[in-house]
Amino acid sequence: MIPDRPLEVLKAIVRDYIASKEPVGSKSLVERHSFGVSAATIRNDMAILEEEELIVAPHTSSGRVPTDKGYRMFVDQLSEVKPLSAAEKVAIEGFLSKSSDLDETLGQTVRLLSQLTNQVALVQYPSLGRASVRHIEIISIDEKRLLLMLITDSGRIQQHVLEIPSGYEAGDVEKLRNMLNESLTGKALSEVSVIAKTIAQKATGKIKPLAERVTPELLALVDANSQEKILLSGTSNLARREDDFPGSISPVLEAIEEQVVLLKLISEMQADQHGVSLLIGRENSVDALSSTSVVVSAYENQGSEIAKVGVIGPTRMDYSSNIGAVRAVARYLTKSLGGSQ
Amino acid sequence: MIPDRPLEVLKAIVRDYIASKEPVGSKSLVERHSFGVSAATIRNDMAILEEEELIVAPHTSSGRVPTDKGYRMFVDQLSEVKPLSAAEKVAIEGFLSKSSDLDETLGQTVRLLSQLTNQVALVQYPSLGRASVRHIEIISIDEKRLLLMLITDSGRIQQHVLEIPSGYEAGDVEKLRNMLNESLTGKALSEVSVIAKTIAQKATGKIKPLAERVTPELLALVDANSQEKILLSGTSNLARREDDFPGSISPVLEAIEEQVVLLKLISEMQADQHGVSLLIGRENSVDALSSTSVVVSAYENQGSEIAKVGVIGPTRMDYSSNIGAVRAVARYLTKSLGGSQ
DNA sequence: ATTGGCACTCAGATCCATTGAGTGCTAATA
DNA sequence: TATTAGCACTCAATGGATCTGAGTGCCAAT
Repeated sequence: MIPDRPLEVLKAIVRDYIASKEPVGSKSLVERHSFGVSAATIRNDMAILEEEELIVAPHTSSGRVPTDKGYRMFVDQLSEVKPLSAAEKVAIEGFLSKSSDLDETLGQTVRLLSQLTNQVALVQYPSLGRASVRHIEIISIDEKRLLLMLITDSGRIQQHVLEIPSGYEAGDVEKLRNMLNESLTGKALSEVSVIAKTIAQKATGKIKPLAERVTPELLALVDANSQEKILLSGTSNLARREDDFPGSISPVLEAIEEQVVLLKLISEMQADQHGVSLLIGRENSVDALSSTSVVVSAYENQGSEIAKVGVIGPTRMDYSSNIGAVRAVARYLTKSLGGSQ
Repeated sequence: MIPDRPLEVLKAIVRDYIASKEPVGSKSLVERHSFGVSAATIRNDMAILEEEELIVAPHTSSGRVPTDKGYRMFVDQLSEVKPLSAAEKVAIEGFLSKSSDLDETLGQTVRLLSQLTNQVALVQYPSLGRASVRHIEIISIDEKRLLLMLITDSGRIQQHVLEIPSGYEAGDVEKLRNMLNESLTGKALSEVSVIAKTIAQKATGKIKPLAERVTPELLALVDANSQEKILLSGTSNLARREDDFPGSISPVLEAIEEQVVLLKLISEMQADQHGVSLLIGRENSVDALSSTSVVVSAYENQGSEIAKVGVIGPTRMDYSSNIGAVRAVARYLTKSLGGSQ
């Protein structure tokens, strides 16, 4: 639909604009790239691009700036993303090779990604839709308090301290634990709710009130677990890009701190040909984020749980290298968490 | 040293400047406050204050602005801090009354405080200097992985997943757990290092290599535990105060994200007469934070562990209400964590 | 289809005059 | 001695007015 050279011109405009932050004009374009044609010709091409709303002129006679649609076309044309430098690869390997639990790994990942891209990085905790119970542990902390733990087969650990009436002994607690484990181990989280209730009913004697105290907390754990969560890092990177945002950055920061909104946003995103999915500018529905782009990729935990990891930054970002970094980190993360090998 | 009325003038200047963000002049002062003297007299007083470097004029003929020293005198003179509104008290009670574990409580606290003050709130995890081991738990997650947990008598829970060679059975693990608990329960964290080594030596047969694998990880847990940590909330509140910062806020945000620096800063602060301690502007040694003030108060966990909670914001902040909020939150936190009853 | 040429546009820089809040100083006053 | 009124002075901020130059759109020529 759009001829060849104009497309090249668009790419050049995007690249130059990303690099310089200045609207780019026909003259500087022919100077910096060898199109083999004159500025006037480029101007004709730019007229086409403007017609298609891929670029706009901030004011009547000034260089052009890519629109969201222009960026979109640019990234869709992107045949290959910038590969990571050797140093970056080393950094990733170094960071993620250590085996540790999910919390630590995700924490490290998000910090790594924000350093790699100089953007705000985010990682979503895996959803527990398909996870099942591996083990339930109850530990007496002291006379009046129990530590209740839920470990899923995906290695996720959730814990909660609850208070109980005193008067129970270690044996009682152990009995309850065994009951819970016998009925619940291996069961999907979604089944826990139903089963746990029958346990509370089956329990007898001294154990019954204890079971009635503990099972609701267990359900709360499951619930808290399926409640999605996001980890953020590198907020100051956004502030550094301050003047890529009209007015003030503060609404942008607020929107990003608003987990619910972010979660909704990224969970609706589907991977494209690069295994990466992105929303550019107003393509996302959050008003405060209308001048940001979101780049995410999916990663796997234990081959079953899927969640997203990515970055968010000004629309005027280096898509190529950010896509590369996000994709790489998602892959390493999957590997490190024992996704599909 | 400084006469009475000039002092009152200083207070008025600070208050007006905080409210208006405009340098305040002699005329507007007599208008807004009833000093019973003329503007000229106020000017004389202001000359004294300027002499003492409590206020400065941004440019030759303009109103005056408090210096760090001026703010300092102001807060030192502060006889009573603004009490919280009833609504705020309700909010605090509501947030903190729920019994839950340390992580949750601190997370809620820091969010609460940032909402209360509209500043960036921070809370330091309690240091484990005097804490001791309440319980050590080892749970088999699967054939090759153990979950190692350390619970301190202050209710703090630390966990780590580690990989082991396969071939161990539940009984082996349990044996090791009992060994560890027998020798370590009740011991101070600082002693763990020495004792754990002897355990690894005493272990025999099949258990020995297991013990040798686990004890270093246990030490790492103790270590990670004593490594201090800070929770932040409400970063966007800082961005909203954007133009209270010369140049850009981004270095400020960066400095705040730098946990180590922040930790050093707040751990050096000692409580003053209000039970609250504050650093104003350049009183703190971090360059990027030269136009911010830090307000912290200490709280207690289990009557023994002491850590800090507070806010950080522009020097031009409402000290009175921030001090009030920080103090109140610290008290409620202590109460909720079962500090000194 | 491409190009050189040219008139035109307009944001941004520069300069200048004006304004007004605020000052410091002095001389008068209580 | 402390206070005050009066006054000349300062200077950031404001608001034109003007200038400049990068960049455009269009047209006639190739």
